[in-house]
This record gives sequence, C-alpha cells and structure tokens, in this order.
Amino acid sequence: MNVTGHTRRPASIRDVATAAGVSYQTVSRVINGHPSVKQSTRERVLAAIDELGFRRNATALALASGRSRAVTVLTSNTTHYGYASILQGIEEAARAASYAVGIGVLESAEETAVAAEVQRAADAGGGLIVIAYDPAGVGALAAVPADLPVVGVVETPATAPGGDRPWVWTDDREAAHAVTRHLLSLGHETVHYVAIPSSTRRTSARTTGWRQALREAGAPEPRPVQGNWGPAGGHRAGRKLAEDPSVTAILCGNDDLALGVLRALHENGRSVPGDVSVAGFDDAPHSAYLTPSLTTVRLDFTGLGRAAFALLHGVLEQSAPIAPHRVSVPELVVRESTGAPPAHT
Amino acid sequence: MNVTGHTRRPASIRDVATAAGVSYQTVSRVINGHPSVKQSTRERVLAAIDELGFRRNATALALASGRSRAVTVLTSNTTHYGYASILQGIEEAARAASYAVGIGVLESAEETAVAAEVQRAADAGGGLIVIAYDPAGVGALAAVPADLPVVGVVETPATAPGGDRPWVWTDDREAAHAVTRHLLSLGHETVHYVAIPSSTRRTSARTTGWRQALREAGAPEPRPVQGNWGPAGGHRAGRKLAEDPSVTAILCGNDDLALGVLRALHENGRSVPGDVSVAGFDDAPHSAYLTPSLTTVRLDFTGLGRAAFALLHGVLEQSAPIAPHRVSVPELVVRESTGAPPAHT
DNA sequence: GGCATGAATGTGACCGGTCACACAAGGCGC
DNA sequence: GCGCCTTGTGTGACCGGTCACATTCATGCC
Repeated sequence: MNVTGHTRRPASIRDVATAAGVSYQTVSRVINGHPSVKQSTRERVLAAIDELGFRRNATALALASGRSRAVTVLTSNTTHYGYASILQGIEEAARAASYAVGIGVLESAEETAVAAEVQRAADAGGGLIVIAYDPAGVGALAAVPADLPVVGVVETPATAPGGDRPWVWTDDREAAHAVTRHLLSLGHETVHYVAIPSSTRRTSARTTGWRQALREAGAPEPRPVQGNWGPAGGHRAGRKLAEDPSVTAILCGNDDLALGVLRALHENGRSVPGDVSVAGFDDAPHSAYLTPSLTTVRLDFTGLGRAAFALLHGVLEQSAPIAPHRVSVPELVVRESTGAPPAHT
Repeated sequence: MNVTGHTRRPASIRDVATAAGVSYQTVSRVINGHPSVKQSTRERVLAAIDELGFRRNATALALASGRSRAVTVLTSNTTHYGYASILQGIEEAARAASYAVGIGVLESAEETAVAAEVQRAADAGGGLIVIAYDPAGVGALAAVPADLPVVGVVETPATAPGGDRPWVWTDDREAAHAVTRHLLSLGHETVHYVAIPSSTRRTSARTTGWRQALREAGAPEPRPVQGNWGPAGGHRAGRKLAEDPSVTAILCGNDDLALGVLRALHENGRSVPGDVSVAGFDDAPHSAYLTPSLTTVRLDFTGLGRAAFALLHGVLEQSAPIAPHRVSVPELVVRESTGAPPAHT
C-alpha cells in the first residue's frame, strides 16, 4: 500500500530489484515471463512488484524495444456514424490486446496537409490504421512510408493503393447491388442514386453495385447525383430529384443523405413511399425511428474496426499472415420508406 | 534526399551532430531554440537536419524529459454526436499544439473496469481529459490519481467530483431552462421531460433547468420519464407519454431521444406540433432535416473540446491559471416541432 | 595584467526499460 | 576427474533524447 503522503516517482524495475534482492535483469525476466527464473525468486520478485505497485513504463519499453503496443487511427471525421463505429471497433479490440489507441484527423484532403498528419502518426510510433473511404483517407494511405506497419479500411480492394498492403473491407458493391435489386423488384422502372463523395476519382463501389444491378435488369441508368456526406447534401440533391415526376425510387449513399432526401421530398409534397421510395446505406441508429422509417443496408462497422485491428496486430507481432480480408456480409433491412411505385400515370 | 534504397534507422541527434561537425548537445540546443548558439553553427546544424531528414523521436523525448505532448481522452462512447464532437474539438486543438491524442473507452461504469481504463490512460503518459457526462465518466474522473494532470468535461460544476480539478462545461441548466420557457410561452400548461441517464445519482443539470422553469411559471411538475441515450429509449418513453392526452409538450434530454419520441407519437396518431410539441437538446446534424424539423438547443461541443484541451495544455505547461471555465452560451433553435397547444378541449 | 563575466560548446550521467553476453553452479557422459 | 550443456543470475551497453555541469575563449572593467 502506498502510505507515504507525498507524491513519489513510480517504482522502476531497479527499485523492485533492490526490494527483492535481485538484479534488475531478473525483474525484467519475471515481467516478461522468461522461463529460466527459479520459482522462489519469481515469487519474491512478484511480491516486491505488488508491494511497490510497480507498473512497467510504456515509454521506456517503447524506446528500448522498438515495439510500442500502440495504434494510430487516421480518419477524416470522427462524428459520422460509420467512422465513429469503426473507431469504436478498433478501440474495443485494441483494449482487449492492451494496445493504446491514438487518433489523427485528416481535416483536408490537400496533399501536404495529409502528409503532415501521416508524419505525426508515424512519430507516435506503433501501427497505423487508415480509414480510406474518402479522398483524404486514400491520400493518407498512399502517403504512408512503405516501412510502416499499416492496415487500410477500404471501400473495395480494387481501389486500394499500394496493392500489397493489408486491408479490410465490407462488400459495399454487393450491398448496393442488393438494395437496388430490392427496389427494382418492387416494380420501379429504375433507381436514381445520390452518391457520397467517392474515395477515388473513379466511381465508388456503391455506385458500381447500383449500376450493375440496373444493367442486369435492363433498367435505364440515370446519372448519379453528387451529394455530400451530410443531410444538407442530400437535401440539395433531393430537391432536384423531387422536381422530376419520373423519379420513383432513390438510393442514397448513406443514411444521412437519405434523411436530406426524405426532407426534400416532403417539402415538395411527394409522399414516401407512396410517390417515391427511398433507401439508405449504413443503418445508422436513428434510421429505424424516422418517419417513414428507412430501408437501408446494415454494415458491421464495429466488426470492421475489430478486424482492422486484428490484422494490424498480426502484422505487428509478425504472427498472422497478411491477407486482404472481407468482413461480414451486408444485410438488407427493409422498412417503411420503400414500396411499390405509384400506379402508372 | 533519401537515396539509399534500403530502409534505414531514422537519423538521431548524434547522426546530425557528426554530419554538422558539432556535439549532440549543440544539436539539441538548436532544435530547442536555445539562444546561445552561434548563428553560423545553427545554420550548419539546420542544414544537416534537413539533409538527413531528422525528426525528433517523440518516445525518447518523453522518456528523457518527462513531458510527453500527449492527451488521452476518456469517454464512454465515441459514436454519440455530442461525445464525438467534443473529441473532434479536442483533436483539433491538440493538433494545432502538436499534441498526440489517445482515446480510451469506458465500456462499463463498473468501478474496477473504470479504474483499469484510468490506469491504462495514465500509463500512456501526458494529460487526461475525461468526458464526465455519465456515470462511467464521473467515476473515471473520480478515479484519476491526484497527481495526474486532468481536465473534466462536466455537465455542471456542482456535480464535479474532487472539486479542485479544472473543468469545462456548457450551461446545460440554462439551456434546459430556455427551451422549457419557450414551450411554456407558447401556451403549454406544463412540459414533460424525457431524461438522459444522469451523470450522478442526483438529478442532472438539464433536469434542474427544466424544473426550475416550470416552478418559476407556477406550472405543474410532472415526474421526468427516464429515457436512455438513444432513439430506442425515447421511443419507449414516448409510447407512455403518447397515451396520456393531457401531455402537450415534451422536452427531451437529447435529439436522439426526441427522435424516438417523435416516432412514438406518430405511431399513436398524435401529430407534432398540432397535438404535441417536442423539443430536443444538442442540435445534432440530422435534427434540422427531420419531419417535422426539431426545435432544440445548440451546444458548442467542438468549442467545449477545444477549451478542454486549452485548459489541459495550460496545466501541462504550467502557464495558465487553473480555473473552471464555462464555454459558450447555448442557443435556442426553434423549428417546426414546437407550437401552440391544441385549442382547449 | 588579472580576474570576473558571459557566450558558445562539449562531457558524462540519466530516464526506465531491453538486449547481448559473461559467469557460476549443478548434472551428465566418459 | 575433465569437459560440456543447461539453468539461473548478473553486468555493461544501448535506445534517443535531456539535464547539470565543465570547459574554452573573448570581452569588459579596475
């Protein structure tokens, strides 16, 4: 028990060593579980550790050994549901493995700014997880020096830069494909798409899945409307679509966009799902409680985060093989916002 | 330029020193901006730094000097809008000050689990920011050893444990007071309240503000309904309230609860704001786009996060005085979900 | 000229661990 | 009895910085 009143420097292995009457190296052996320590000695050391309340200094460990039991997560945003959930998953897994979690936010996609953030993350030591769902993230992933252990959380393996880096992903293409088919199967002639900002200059996995489903059904392929991330972007896009009476089904790149679209349709006096069906993406927690509740695809973001950490952990400990990893299958959640198109005019 | 093909150990100050033909200590002086270094020497050293791509090793710095330019944020949740925004504010300010940001999630409010998390955070070195809006956070704040630099983000100073620790807060009581008054001024006889889990066993600041406004107006004081954090909790609470025809105004502890309440009212065929007015708390990004759009109180969470970091920064650098700090004034945002009560039956 | 003073620089120890190696004691084969 | 391997333990250097102190040299002042 710490009974001395004044604050004192925490005990080091040398303090423990003198207390137990051994050398500091023996203490080191005990805390590292080295086999060749006599049982009686080990017990004496453990007793001393307990008594002095010794805790191994993480900083010294990192400096001396090189390995730092830390992950830094690089992301462009911590407030969006998907990103935050991935982060939570990472943290969960990291905690279980007693790793420290650091975060770095990519405020702009501008190249030098991204490079600076990557540098900062590298300085922190340990591994890196980059959420590469958007241009900033993709840029960051590309900017990570080759010798740094890193795992990317990517939209789809095809867009992953570097190619040989380990990554995790959910099958967004398949998910988009599934919702689109759901809408088509309800009788809609085609499905319009409000896109999230693409992670690359080319089209996103979600866009691809949507387009593919249309093509398979022989449905016309309208130009995707560019949204933003948030509801405001969806609202803008929704206003345009609401003016077009031929639009009867809208797929949105995420649930926030869908919310904006829903609002825009309401403002234009078009009912959902009576006149227009709307589907989202992600199954954010509020989507089930909207009126109308939102048809969407559930993605296992926390699982994705856990998998990302597991992969990085493997890389850092040089144990697990490095392999791209698809995590979980997206699940279509049908709610009130989708239905049959209005009777033919 | 790094032209050698193979990965090499990053340059240390001794490498720079030999390259510049000075001692390592002189290099140290240059990077720390020590005044007594001859101009010509300084230039030579800077040139060597540039050429070798030297970057100061954060781990070694932390070990040698004790100070670590790092903050760990302890929070019970990273996905809720308010928490995530505070985190974002902290990160923003920390980045500007080139501090590293770590996170630790308090998964349960159970005492030993919380203590373990605090320990882990302490091990990481640097300062601590604890988001103490809920029992887990409050417990964590209380469990932080006295000699650790820590700043609490608290609901209200009165509930802050330890008392002498620096903290930041927004005036939740005042905010609740303002919305409640708004509802009363519309003509409602009283305002019901769906509470978020309280940070202490006693009532929260929001509850207090609400009650105070009722009291001042001489309105009846109904028992607050206990909600949860998310829309599901609001939904449950809303179902109960929807059954009571005398309920014409409902204030919710946050926007997610309000969403659930909105949904429940809709399911019970009560229109908003025609039959019942609903107000939320926080002004989450989606609240403006709900149908009806939600009247709420905007709180400056990112500002709160920035202020928390600034305070901690002051503590760590021993420069600024330690003072409790109220950040920003909450702002009432009136939208569609509140209106006059239905004509008297 | 002698000496205190300050600027510019170098030296050695230290932070708290790990790593490579040395070394003593005990068991075994021959 | 000698060599050799294994087990248990200790010593010194090192990771990459900082800190306290020593040293050198030029300067100012009496």
